[in-house]
Amino acid sequence: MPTNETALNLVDGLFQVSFLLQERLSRIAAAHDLSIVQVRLLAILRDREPGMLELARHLGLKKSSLSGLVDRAAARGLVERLPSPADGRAAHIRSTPEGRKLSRIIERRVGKELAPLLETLSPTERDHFLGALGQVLSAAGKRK
Amino acid sequence: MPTNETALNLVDGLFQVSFLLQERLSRIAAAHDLSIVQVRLLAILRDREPGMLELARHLGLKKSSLSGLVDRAAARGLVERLPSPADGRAAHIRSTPEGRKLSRIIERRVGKELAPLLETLSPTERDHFLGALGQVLSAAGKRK
DNA sequence: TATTGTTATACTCTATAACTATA
DNA sequence: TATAGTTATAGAGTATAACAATA
Repeated sequence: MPTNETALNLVDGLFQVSFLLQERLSRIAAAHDLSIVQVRLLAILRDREPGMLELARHLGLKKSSLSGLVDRAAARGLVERLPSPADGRAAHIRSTPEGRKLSRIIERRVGKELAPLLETLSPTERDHFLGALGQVLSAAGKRK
Repeated sequence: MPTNETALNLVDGLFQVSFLLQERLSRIAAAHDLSIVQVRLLAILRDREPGMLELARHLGLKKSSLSGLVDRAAARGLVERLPSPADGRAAHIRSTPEGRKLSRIIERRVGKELAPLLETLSPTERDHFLGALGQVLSAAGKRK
C-alpha cells in the first residue's frame, strides 16, 4: 500500500520539520531571554488587545497559567494590563513599543534563519508546498 | 517580488502547522500522563540503548536536565538504567516493555488523528509534500 | 448566580554550578 | 586531569482549586 506508506512518512516528516522549527525558534528566543510561549504572546499582541480569557484560548492555556505569563512579560516591560472601560472585571493586554520591537526582531531573525532551508525549493515547489500546508490547516479547521 | 512573498508565507505556514502538530501531540500525550519530551524519549529508546550524554544530545538537553527526566520515567516503570559493562561511570537507558507499549499506543493515536488532515491531498500532492519536507530537512543537515 | 481574573499550591522541565566516581 | 553522571538550586511554565470582584 504505497499510499499509506507515504501517509506514514508524511506524519514522520512533518514532526521532524516541526521539531526542527521549534528548536530554531527556541534558540532565537532564548538569545533574547524569551521562551516560545512569550514569543507567541508578543506575536498575538501585535495586532490585538485581547482580554485574558481570549488570550488564554489563543495560546491553549488556562487563565491561571496566563496570569503568571503576563506577569513576567509585564515585569520586563513587554506588555501592560489595561482596565476595560466596559467591564470592571476584565483587563485588556497590550504590548508596549518595546514588546513590539522585540517581536519584530525575533520575526526577522527567524525568517533569516529559515530562508536558506527553503531556497533549495524552486518557486513552483514552494507554491505546491504552501498549498499543501494550507490544505492541512484548512482540514484542521485553522483556516476558513 | 512574488518569490519572497511565498517564502514569507511559507515560514508562516510552516509554523502554523508546527504549532498544530505540537498541540495535537501534547494533548494525546497528556491523555496518557506524558509530556512531549517524555514521548520523544520513549520514541528514541524504541531502537536504541544510549548513554545519558547521547540521549541529552538527541533531545537537545543538558545532561542534568536528563537526569530528572529519566528519573521520572523510571519511577513510572517506562525506562530503566543499565550499568555499562565497559565503563563504570556510564549508564545505558533502555525502555521497558511498558514504555515501548505506551510509545506504540501514542504513535498509533497520533497517526490516526493526523491522517484526516492528509487525506485531502492527492497521492501526487503527498509525494510532492513529502519531497519538500525532505529537502528542508536535508538543507538543515538533518538528513544525509 | 455567572463571569473575569488572581492567588495558592504542586509538579514538570530546564539550566548552571558543584559534586562524585571512574577513566 | 578528563569524562559520565547526579545533586542542589533556581526559575519558567502549566494545571487544579479556591478566592475576590464585578456583571
